[in-house]
Amino acid sequence: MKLINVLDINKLQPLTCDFYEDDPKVVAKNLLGKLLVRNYKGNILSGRIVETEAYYGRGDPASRAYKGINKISELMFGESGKLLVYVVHAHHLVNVVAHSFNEVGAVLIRSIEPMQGIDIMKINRNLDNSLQLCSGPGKLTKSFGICKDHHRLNITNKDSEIIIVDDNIFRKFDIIESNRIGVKKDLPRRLRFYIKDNEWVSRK
DNA sequence: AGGAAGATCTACT
DNA sequence: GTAGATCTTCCTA
Repeated sequence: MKLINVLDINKLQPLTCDFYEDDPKVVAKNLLGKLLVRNYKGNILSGRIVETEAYYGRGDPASRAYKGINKISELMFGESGKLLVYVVHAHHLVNVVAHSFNEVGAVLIRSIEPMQGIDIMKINRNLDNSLQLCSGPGKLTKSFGICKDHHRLNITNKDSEIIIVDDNIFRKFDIIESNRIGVKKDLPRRLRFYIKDNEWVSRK
């Protein structure tokens, strides 16, 4: 399951707007297996997305958009394919705005299997265990150096510091669905998704 | 102006 | 399994 090859940043094509213009649950599942690629001070950090959660709008009590538009949720009402970064308990969390036309929603990236730039991630986390480097939403933003500076960033733009790409290596894997983690009021739906048997998820 | 909440993490028992 | 750290935003006064 390890991927050793080195990415050529110039050949990478980010996922387009169309990819994100769908039901958040669909996008959350489709993001599994894709690569998050970060240009970090000239170095490439990358890893495979292995765990995500879908969030909706007014009907979703766990969502930042539940009570309508505010400083954090406003992006969820707008254009898909932008990063939504906000802080909870002093940790940065990163989402991608994703919803069908005129809808509201986003996908939280919860865990990543680190691939490239692991040494830099270890420095950022002050941690040597690569299994725990990105196994949680607050951990992966620290590993990748993602912060409020990236709020509103359009990740469908080829020149963005952060993009998500399909490297066409993972084609088949089973997806486990569960309830979302850490939310006070969840919906009676399974909106957390992760790759079965993957060692880098935040929990099984 | 103050306080509570929150899509978390770590260290402890 | 529980507690404490931590910080931005929002609500109430």
